[in-house]
Amino acid sequence: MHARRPATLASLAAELGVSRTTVSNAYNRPDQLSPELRRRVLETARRLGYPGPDPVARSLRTRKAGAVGLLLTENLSYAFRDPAAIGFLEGLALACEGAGQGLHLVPVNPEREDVTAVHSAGVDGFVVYSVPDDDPHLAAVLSRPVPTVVCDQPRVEGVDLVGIDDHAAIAQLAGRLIGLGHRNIGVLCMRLARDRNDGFASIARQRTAHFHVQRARLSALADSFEAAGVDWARVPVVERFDHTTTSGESAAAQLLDANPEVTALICTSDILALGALAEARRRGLRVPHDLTITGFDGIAEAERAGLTTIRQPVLEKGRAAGKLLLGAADHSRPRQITLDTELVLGSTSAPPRTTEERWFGP
Amino acid sequence: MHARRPATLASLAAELGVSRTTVSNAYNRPDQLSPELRRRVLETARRLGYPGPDPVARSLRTRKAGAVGLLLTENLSYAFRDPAAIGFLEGLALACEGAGQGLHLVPVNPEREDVTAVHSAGVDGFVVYSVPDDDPHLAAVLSRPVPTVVCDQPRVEGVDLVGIDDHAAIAQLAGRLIGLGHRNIGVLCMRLARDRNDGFASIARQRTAHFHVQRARLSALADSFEAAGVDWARVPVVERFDHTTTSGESAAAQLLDANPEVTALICTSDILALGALAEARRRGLRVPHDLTITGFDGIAEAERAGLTTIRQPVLEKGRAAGKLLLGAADHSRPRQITLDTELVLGSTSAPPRTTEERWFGP
DNA sequence: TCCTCGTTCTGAACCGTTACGGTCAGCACA
DNA sequence: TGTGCTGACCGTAACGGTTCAGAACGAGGA
Repeated sequence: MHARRPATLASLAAELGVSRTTVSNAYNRPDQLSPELRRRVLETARRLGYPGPDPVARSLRTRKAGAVGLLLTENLSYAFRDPAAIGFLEGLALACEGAGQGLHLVPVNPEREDVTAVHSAGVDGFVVYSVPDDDPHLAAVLSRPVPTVVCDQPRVEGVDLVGIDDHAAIAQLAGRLIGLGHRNIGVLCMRLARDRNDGFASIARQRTAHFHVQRARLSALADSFEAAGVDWARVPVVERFDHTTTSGESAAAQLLDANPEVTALICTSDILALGALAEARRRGLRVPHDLTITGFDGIAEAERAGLTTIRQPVLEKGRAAGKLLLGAADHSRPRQITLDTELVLGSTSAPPRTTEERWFGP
Repeated sequence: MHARRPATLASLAAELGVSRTTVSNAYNRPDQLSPELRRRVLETARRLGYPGPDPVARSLRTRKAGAVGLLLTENLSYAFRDPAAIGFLEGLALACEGAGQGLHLVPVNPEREDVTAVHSAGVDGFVVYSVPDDDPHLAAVLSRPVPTVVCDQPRVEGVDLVGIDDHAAIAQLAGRLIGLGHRNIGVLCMRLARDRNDGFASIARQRTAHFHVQRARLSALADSFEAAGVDWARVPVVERFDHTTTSGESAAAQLLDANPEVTALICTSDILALGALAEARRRGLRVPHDLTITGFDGIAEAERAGLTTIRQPVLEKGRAAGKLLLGAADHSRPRQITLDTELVLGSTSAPPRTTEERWFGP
């Protein structure tokens, strides 16, 4: 059926004895030619197996690709593994399908510097989801002459941003724990930079973290607990490069081994917190009686586990990012959208046991 | 920084006083020009804010887009809502990132006939995930001169396919239920055609279903139960257009209202089965004592719920589809991959209560 | 000295389409 | 009979690259 060399608009025009413009119009502007001729064009197209104008050639000419690019920190497949990312993507997909735009997931490897995938994505704009501020892929995106919206991080001068108030959100959580009486805390956080550092994170590393979100959460915790009389320099912070429950387990184990006195484990994501819960269970620690554990994100699994956490509107973030990018609004000055978060009081937080209880039982 | 009119390869060449070929080579074939000149080219590019060759123009010339298109039955955002679809996508994403290919999600609306999104996707090939055999989008995909792989359904002459043996898989499950003694069964199934029919599905509708997978599962059930002496014409089959747990609940309610005598509810997906479980719970029916419920897919939620189901390797399906499309293998003759399934015996299946038990308690 | 060869760069064709500014016939109207 | 308008179609010039066959030139070998 298919000719050896696939039919083109030009070959169709030649076959019909009309100009290419006319064939093009048959597809794109039916009112520009007589119904009869249009019928003949489409009919001949079918006969020759011409599938309609080539999308790439059209994109070149019209300067529209009909798709939005998505860049994320992780391997492409990670997008389908992390519930928070999935929620974000669903929201973004909603915005895209509403505008008839495709969603082009850019295949990047966070441990490589190769940015060709960014350069070869035929898209009309980019959404960048939670990448480090020194990510070369981000730089590649920004160098392209298309609009860009960043979600969560980093904050870049002159670039639209959708996010939450990380500082305020986690300060609220910290306030709660302080109110309960916790002073011996430990923190489990996600990667702070592009280099892998699975272990304790020094204050210097915390302060210079290339992930703005993690930096903000840590500094908010530091502020809150310092204000409550805690010496932040003595608060153990364990970092994990991979964002999985397994990481949460090993991080919790590492922290509890080194600091058995902690009464509360604050995790900067629900995934890590779920891992910590598993580790606590393995150690025979009763949560929250022996140990308080908190998360961040508000994913469904966390809710099922009764985790005390901060719920953030992940789907709404995706939708907002999409709308910002695709909306008719003016791109002249950078816009910033901050969505609301909510403290979810689950069953994994309680006042700390007293020292006596720790030694002699409740 | 950006010039009013963005720099192009030609403007860069003019600025440097070299040919466009040379600039092109600076990016694509570094060995074709002196290191010194190449340095100057890249340096000037940076100065002029030239982001490198335009991906669309390059695609036009090289006839490669560097992306794989994905077409699915549902709204784009559905891909992130159904766990089975998510698993499939993760597998597909793994294959894509392995080959450095992007993943272009095509925005379609299953209730509309508009196929322009398919025609305007700049991709090197398509993966089609579980669509009806008369889907106009599928026709549009097949008309395009790019390789295509179908996952699950439909089977199209001459097109690569990745799937499972639906007939054998569900026959195994049916055999199990028959062995347990079930003869009064009911079936909850997903949509059988593109038109919405939320209610009982006649035999005619079952036989002419446009979704091969559902058709195969129903016919396998019919064969198995007919062989066990059950008159399939009397077996209630309830269909739902939307694939959600809510649909499962209402479908179960509708079926149990009309046929309170059924002892087993066979669902063609875990999602529907989870809904049925919820409905059974609401009615005070004990599962499996009062009612056996089975699913299909083997998603994580089902495992947690202890559902008796058929586990199919969703991630592997995605990966296989991607490999088939991207692999160097010859596309000369159609290939077919059938993956293994496994019967998972959960805690939602048991022998039926006797009639006496039904009336007088256990 | 002449020929060959490799390196470095160029010119022109081509990828398939759409935007833009026409042309031209036919018709109504004064 | 000339004028202006409209509907239907066309020609050309991009769009921004890549590719391929050579040209120009200096170096090395016989």
